[in-house]
Amino acid sequence: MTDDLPATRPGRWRSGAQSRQRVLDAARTLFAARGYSGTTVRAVAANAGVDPAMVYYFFGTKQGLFSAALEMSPQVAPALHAVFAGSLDSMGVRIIRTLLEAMDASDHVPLAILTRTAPHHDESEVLLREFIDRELTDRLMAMLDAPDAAMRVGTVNAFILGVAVARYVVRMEPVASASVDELVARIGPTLQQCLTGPTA
Amino acid sequence: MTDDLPATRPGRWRSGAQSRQRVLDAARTLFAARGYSGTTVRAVAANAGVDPAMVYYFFGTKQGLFSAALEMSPQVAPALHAVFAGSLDSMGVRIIRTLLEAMDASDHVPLAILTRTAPHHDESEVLLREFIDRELTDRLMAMLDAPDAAMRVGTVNAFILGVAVARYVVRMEPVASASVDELVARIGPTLQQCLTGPTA
DNA sequence: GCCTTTCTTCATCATTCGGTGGTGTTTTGA
DNA sequence: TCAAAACACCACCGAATGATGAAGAAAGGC
Repeated sequence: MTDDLPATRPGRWRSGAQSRQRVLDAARTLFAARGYSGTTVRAVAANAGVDPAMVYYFFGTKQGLFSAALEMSPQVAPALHAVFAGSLDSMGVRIIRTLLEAMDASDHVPLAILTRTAPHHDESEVLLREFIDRELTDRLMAMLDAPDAAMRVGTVNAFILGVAVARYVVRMEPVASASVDELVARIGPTLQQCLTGPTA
Repeated sequence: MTDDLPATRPGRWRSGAQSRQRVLDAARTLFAARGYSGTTVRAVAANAGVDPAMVYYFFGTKQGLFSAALEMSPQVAPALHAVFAGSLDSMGVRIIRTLLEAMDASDHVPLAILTRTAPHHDESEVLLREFIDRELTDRLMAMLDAPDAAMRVGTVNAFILGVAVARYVVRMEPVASASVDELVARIGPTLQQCLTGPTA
């Protein structure tokens, strides 16, 4: 699956960090597709073209692999930073556009992982919540100074969460196949209204 | 967990359909909490105070149990029916209010189940999509006759999906702890705008 | 009473899982 | 050149899983 790359050499051997990366990629794909307990270390190793023991060599335990796979893809943070660069009254469209473009570009795996079953009872959900809080909510609330800022941002969070789940996880039409531009045109103003509109 | 009910008699024996129901309840709880592969038949049986073999006796396989547990709770359908009873311009608040009240009242298990990992690759997501389509989307679209009805309804779907996930699955504040009334006041008008507002 | 059906338990199988240890092979660098 | 580190494979363990089959105990019909 993540195979067929030359692996630096036809035959064997090489790198190390390369195998590690292959394992990580396979893990992200499988965790996203099958959840935590539905994903076996053996399957990850097989999809990475690697011995199962290597997974433990690199990540210690299955939980360690999961944590490593959960690390947000590097391009997310800078993209998010751009969201807050502009003015407040175009924040709505910028939020939804950044979200969609970032997730369309990447394999939008992190969210898919995060919305699925995690190790203990729902650690991933905690992680998701913390991520959204840390990266989005706090900064958004800082820009609003309305007394109901928390509720406004909460509504926005719920909305973009729904869009993300609808488009990437549940694949609910027509949101799943709509173009980024159309979704931005649709949802951006609504988000904006949630943020800065009159008390709904 | 689902124990301590007299089970018809202090000691043992009796019923049949009763055991079946206990198994179903335990299954719903566990599938919701731990996902499909994270839930073992043994754990379901234990929580139901029943021998593991009973589960197979009643439902054949783990997959059969899952399917049975997925049957929508009976109160959802009539509640949804009420949504479409009123006028179009108060549809937004009715949708969100019905959703919240229904899920607050029940154990809001179905959604939790449906957003989690399912047997094969993502059967539950298909089920969720089909359910929303069948129960909500089609009827909503029938009431709108705008050319962009599909997109409007899609946006509404994404929004309520996000609210449900935020409140019941991810438990993201402040949506998770807000009162129904506040959420309705917040989100209802926004939904309404998605439905019948000017072309956003 | 008895015999059938329904419900329940127990013992068990084959498989698979997460995880470990040992050993071999390649690479590094002194 | 050579030893230590890093990487890779294999065999294997104990535990848990999904599932089966046989047999026992209550309920119901006759």
